[in-house]
Amino acid sequence: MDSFISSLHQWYRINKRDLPWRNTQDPYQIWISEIILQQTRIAQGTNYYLRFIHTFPTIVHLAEANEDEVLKLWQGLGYYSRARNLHSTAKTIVHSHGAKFPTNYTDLLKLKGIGPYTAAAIASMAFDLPYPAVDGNIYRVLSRYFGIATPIDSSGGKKQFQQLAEELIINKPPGMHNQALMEFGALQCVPKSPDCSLCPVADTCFAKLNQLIEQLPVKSKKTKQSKRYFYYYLIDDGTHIYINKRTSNDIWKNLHELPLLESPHEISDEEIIQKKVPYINGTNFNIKLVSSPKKHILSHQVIHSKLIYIEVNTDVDISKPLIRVNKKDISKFAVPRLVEQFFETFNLV
DNA sequence: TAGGCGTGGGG
DNA sequence: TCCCCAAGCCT
Repeated sequence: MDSFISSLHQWYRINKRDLPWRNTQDPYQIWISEIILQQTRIAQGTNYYLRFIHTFPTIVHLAEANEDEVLKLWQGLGYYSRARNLHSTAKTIVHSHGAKFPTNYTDLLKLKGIGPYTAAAIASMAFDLPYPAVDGNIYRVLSRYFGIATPIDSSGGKKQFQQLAEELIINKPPGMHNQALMEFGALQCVPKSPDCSLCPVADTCFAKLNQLIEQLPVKSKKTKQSKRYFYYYLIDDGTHIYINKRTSNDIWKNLHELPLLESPHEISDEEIIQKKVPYINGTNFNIKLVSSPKKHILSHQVIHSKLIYIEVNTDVDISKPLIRVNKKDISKFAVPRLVEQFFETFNLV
């Protein structure tokens, strides 16, 4: 077991990537990087990290920002509750902890958006505390090497891997150890078709010896996707369009979008044209076109959507909740990718 | 506790 | 095209 770990540490010294958040022990920067990298690839998250640190160099800068500003910076990354919790926690630390990051695992865990993995990552990398950061990489590496077939998304499985990881980190440099195991999972012990001929521990790996690489780790749950039908209205008076803020507990909370008609089923173009246009009072408008369908896929939903392009005069009668925006300012608002792609199609951004 | 919560890349 | 996945957390 000790040679397993020392082999991975040795592998890490040779193969580690030079990532921007690896040259710091600043808990703020480590925290930002860990939140961005939750369920997110390094290739996708790195530029967001650099922009985030540049825009908000310290936790005080972040705490003083508006949530809209934070969401705009987060636009395109997904899982937007991460951004909302990040901002909320920055305010908590600044206003209730004297702008000092908690320095122990238990207090880190109390913060919004920081769970067992992230608390361990910050505790180990910023404060040299021996908490194992058990993420998807670690589940994969340990399940394969030790031949553990307990589902990683069961409570029993989590407990089992957690306990094993706690034993493995004893008397190791915590931050380096955690990053070594994660990096090994990310680069060498990859989910699909790992090149075991390059693996330093292949000769003692249970999954390799028993040809179970593709079977491990075991996951029990499969998320089912539901279908939704979104019809967006681009109401254009020549200079302005209208947008709306999503505030309910649903996807894309607190992001902006175009006026939306959601239907439980698909609506034909003929029907759309005959329907009352939501938010517009009266009949003083012209439906110019209904776009081709666009399918937007989330982890748990498939959204079938179309855009209805509507020309109006500047004296159009619009109901209250909508925000009237000059077209040249539209990029100031955080919107989901689906809406941004409609904006691109219609040359608004 | 099981399901909700995004996006983009790769096989 | 489809499916799985990527440094999880919240409720």
